[in-house]
Amino acid sequence: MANGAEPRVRIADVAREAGVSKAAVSFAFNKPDRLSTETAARIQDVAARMGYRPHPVARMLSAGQTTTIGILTPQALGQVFANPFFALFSEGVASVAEEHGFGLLFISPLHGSLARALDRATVDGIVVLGLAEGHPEMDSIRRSGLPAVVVDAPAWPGHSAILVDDEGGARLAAEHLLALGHREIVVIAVEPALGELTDEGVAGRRLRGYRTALSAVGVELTSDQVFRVPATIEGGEAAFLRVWSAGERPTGVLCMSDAAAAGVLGAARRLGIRVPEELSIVGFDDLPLTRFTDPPLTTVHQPVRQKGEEAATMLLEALRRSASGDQDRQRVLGTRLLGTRLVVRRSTAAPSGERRLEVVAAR
Amino acid sequence: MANGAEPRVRIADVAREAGVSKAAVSFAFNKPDRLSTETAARIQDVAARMGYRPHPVARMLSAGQTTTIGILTPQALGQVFANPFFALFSEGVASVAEEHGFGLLFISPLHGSLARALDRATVDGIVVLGLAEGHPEMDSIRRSGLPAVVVDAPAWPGHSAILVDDEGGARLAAEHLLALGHREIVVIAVEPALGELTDEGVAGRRLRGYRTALSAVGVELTSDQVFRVPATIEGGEAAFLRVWSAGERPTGVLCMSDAAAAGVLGAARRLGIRVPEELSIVGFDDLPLTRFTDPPLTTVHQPVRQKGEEAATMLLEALRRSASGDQDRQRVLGTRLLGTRLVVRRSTAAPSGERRLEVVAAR
DNA sequence: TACCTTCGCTAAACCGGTTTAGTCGCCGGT
DNA sequence: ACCGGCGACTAAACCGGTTTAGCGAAGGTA
Repeated sequence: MANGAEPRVRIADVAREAGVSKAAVSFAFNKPDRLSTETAARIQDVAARMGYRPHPVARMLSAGQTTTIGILTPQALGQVFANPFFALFSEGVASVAEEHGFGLLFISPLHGSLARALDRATVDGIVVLGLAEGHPEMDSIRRSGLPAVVVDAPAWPGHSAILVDDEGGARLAAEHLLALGHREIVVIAVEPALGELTDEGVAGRRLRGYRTALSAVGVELTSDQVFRVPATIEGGEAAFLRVWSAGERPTGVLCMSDAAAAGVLGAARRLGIRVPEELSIVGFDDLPLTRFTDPPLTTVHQPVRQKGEEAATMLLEALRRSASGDQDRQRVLGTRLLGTRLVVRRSTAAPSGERRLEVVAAR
Repeated sequence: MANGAEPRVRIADVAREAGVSKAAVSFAFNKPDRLSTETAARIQDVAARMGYRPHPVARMLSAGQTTTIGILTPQALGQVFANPFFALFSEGVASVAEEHGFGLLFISPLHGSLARALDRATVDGIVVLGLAEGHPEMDSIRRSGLPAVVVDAPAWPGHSAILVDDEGGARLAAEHLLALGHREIVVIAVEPALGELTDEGVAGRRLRGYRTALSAVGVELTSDQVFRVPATIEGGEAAFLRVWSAGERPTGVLCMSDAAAAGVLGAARRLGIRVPEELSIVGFDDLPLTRFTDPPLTTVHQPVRQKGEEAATMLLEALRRSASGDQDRQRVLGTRLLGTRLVVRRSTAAPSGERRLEVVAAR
């Protein structure tokens, strides 16, 4: 821990010590050309000697901006960091923020309330991750009046958004399993922030994609074939153990996140189930880790890091525009839609002959 | 993007509208008992109707605290998030911060300068990750006067620290390979923030552990057997390809991070090298992903999340103490040392007979 | 009736900077 | 000798809240 005692050196202290006004000290730091060279140098000397650092909060207040953007998540950070997807997304946001000299603040519900967290958040704008229209906390965000870019949710009125083709990607995943001959399929869904799976959230869109593909060949997904867990390795592991102990004996698993898929892989191993011979697993996201799992995961690729980068870029662009007094309603709003594609690796295969027979016999 | 136009509602606006003083409005929010019930209610109504939210920066300024802690990293966030270690560590810090109602700000070099980033950082204290004494930016931190807890580096004078037994863990890793019969070994080192590998940083301590174990059986590590790369999957992959093309034909690889180890695994696969039959790989950290690699990684366990939790706890405790005016030098400083242990999975085995002969013949 | 409290509220100081609008002295020009 | 202009610096307002000191009216007490 640091010096508990000696109070902070303020600009007035420096001014007094150097025998000048507060304004002069401020100029010495920010606009040295408004002072004579000698005076500026002397003030800087004195300041350095006294260990003066302008108080960042005070500076923010008069500057009227924080030079910081926020990443807002509807879940607790303790959970959210457990999903490698989030790290990758943050990586994208962070790299752009950094490049433009912006800090990065993580905003998550404080004691369960996003509104409360937002009230404390000293940011110029926020990247909102996965909060669909209709989320009860959405209003807090709009009311905050902060510029925001919405990611993984349809654009809110007045805000820009970045979306990927979740439904299409999910459809590809399901069609892949179907083409291999799978008919007994369960879905490991990521936990939506709140509300029903039928909502406009990520999980809802992906589920729709799965369903579309499945019903096209007459396979209907009942609600006890859809398991909702946090998008983490542990979540996926627990989910598949639950699947198994519930008596389900699927030949294929559609996971809405790679982290969950990795967990399913682990659970299968613990249960002595061989992948892909006895069980096929498809993930979602195409995180770097998928190339190193045993076996490497078949998954749906989406440009996660790029999503973060584009979100940050759009947000900063908006800040720049609003700072330059460009108030006209001509704002470039809109939705940026990014594509998804299936990446086939080795976690999927045709169901074994035996299981295939079982399936046929059951019909 | 949001409302570009209408200016923010300030406390004075609410006061005027409600026909009271600014103080009354402030009380209505913070100390309603100092107002009559009706007045408080009326003010709150007016404020709600006008969409008033106290300006967080102004509040910080007069409160004299930010209710935010920072995580400081010597590398760019764009890099640092690529290491799953960091996500796990952040998870620990975040969960404790959240629980205590604190926000989390990431502080990384701005345009190459940590000092500059620190000057902008509105935090009450910081968790410093992996900055060893002697780092040129260390002074900026001390000069900032902010309470700090140092993680993965020896305690700085006046600050607390959290360390794990890196050297011991590394020794275990090396001894494991030696016991299996390996003698041709390369090291994939994590890039230290700056400075030499011989420093007091994480990489330095682990290298010392490797060396101690190796020289005990007469194996010396030359500098061209130590490869320094970022602690990421890509880093490890690139490193091992470099090893190979440099003509090195090790039977064992000691990696200072699991992420790098996963990368080596990938590189080996690309090169058609079987693990562990032809190549043994040991990681470091024991991240969740190690259980799902192909094959599962032998690695050195360290309590990463716990490190984050303890760092945050120590920091908050210090803040609490200094806030309560507990200025005496009796502060509980010190270093918390956490243990490491080897976790043997399936990425290590005795070198193949052929290679063993080669080694013997070469002597 | 005079005096003391208590209640409800306000004016003004304060947090620590930045910025605007001057002030002052000096120099050069005429 | 007078004026204009410029360079160097300062006083004061301002950012938007919180907090302290204190005021006036209502109510209670002697």
